[in-house]
Amino acid sequence: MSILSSEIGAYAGKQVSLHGHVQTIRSMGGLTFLVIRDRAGIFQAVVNGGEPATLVKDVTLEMPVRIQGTVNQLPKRTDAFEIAAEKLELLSEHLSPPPVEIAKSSKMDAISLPTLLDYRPLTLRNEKVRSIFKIESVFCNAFRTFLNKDGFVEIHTPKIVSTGTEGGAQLFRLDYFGKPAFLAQSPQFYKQIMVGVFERVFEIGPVYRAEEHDTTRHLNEYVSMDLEMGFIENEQDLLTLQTRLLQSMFNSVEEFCAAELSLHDAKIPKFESIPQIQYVDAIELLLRKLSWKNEEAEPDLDPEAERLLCEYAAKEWQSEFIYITGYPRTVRPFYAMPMTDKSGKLSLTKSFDLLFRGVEVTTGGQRIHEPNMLIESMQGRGLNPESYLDYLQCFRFGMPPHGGLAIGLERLAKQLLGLASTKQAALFPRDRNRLTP
RNA sequence: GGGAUCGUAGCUCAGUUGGUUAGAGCGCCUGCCUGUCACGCAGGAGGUCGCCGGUUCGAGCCCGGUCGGUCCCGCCA
Repeated sequence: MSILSSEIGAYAGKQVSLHGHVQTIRSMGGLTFLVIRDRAGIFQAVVNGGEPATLVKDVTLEMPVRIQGTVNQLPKRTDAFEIAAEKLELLSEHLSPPPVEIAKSSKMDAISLPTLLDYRPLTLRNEKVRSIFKIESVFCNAFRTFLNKDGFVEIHTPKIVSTGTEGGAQLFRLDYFGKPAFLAQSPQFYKQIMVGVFERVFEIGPVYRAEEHDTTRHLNEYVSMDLEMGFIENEQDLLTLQTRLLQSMFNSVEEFCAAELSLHDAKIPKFESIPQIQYVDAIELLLRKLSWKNEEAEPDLDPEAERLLCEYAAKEWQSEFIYITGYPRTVRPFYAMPMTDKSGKLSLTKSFDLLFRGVEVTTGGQRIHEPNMLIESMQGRGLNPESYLDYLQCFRFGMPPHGGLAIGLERLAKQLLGLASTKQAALFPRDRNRLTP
């Protein structure tokens, strides 16, 4: 009978079989204790004589083993159980010892980021490192479940594309059977096209940015949680939706990842609504009240500004989130729906960013759905509509008022768990200097 | 692309004013240990001090170059 570590208490006095990786070996002469990790947790096995005692000398840390024996209560404790090994099976040949200690999370926390990533196949096994990805899995599940219930259809758009989306971000070039091609920096055009098909769509997938940034916030490949919906009134519909969506995602993590959260001393943010501030008001607030150091003639929000705004939101509104709305057209892509400023000029956009604990985690907004306005917007930026004909098709045949947003999964996890770097929240991060493992 | 900073054992680090054989903790190996859970005790292995050159009687340490990393900014999620 093969069972999991979590079930061991129900089998006191019975013969069972368990398997897992050896995480700790404590040898006491004739008596050896093994702490073994399976997919449900850990359990202790005690080897006391017999054939297992001979075999246990060849056990190394992280070796996969199968153990058969009797479940016993630990001496002096009624709440804990161990398995007395009667049969020990080494499921691997002799192994070399691991280069870093992975059983203790305190040791793992001390390891430098390059080492942590160089030995990723090993370090991912540490419970604290692993927990990051359990939480991301629950985030994705909750994102899916919430949107599915709300009438969204999950889609998968191509990652090999012929043209870029926004012009700004750099693209990775590919050789596609002799033709130039690129890795998609965003599913933007395709998810908009699919609004004409399903009205509401979402996608969780990788996006690629060939920018040579090297910071704790950036990855050159990251997971984007995208959604796009039709027949909206304005961008406020998206803000409301995302607020509910995030509540649902955080509630799920709280429900299913209590142990993982406590490893990181992380607290789930609680909120009923998320405060909003207009971009121009944010700039004014920063310059007048928040002692923001900025010498630009036309200041733009930088990471320092984002931190200051979040500190302000926490103090004034008791919110760990803040929506920045009404970004100028100059800092938004051509497809962002224009909006009038205080002087009546169409200089702003119905777009927004969401800041969470000092870092931008979401960008979104209403899009232009009228073909002529879209073409004018392209031309206003020196883009040639001829090279966007496939995208423009859907507008020529009719698109509803629509909009969407994209959440950066790794950044969301980083901010929730208080990780030092976004790279820790990617299984095998790709950055300026790293293409392996 | 701009700036700052760091390279010493498998990992994390110390290394005095330039001085003889470069250290610590953890890990690893050997031995002892029958209730450990950061097990304990005794012993041991492990280093081209990133690399190249220079100054010096003498360089881990000073100087120049080079390679690699980390962080910040720009840009973005």
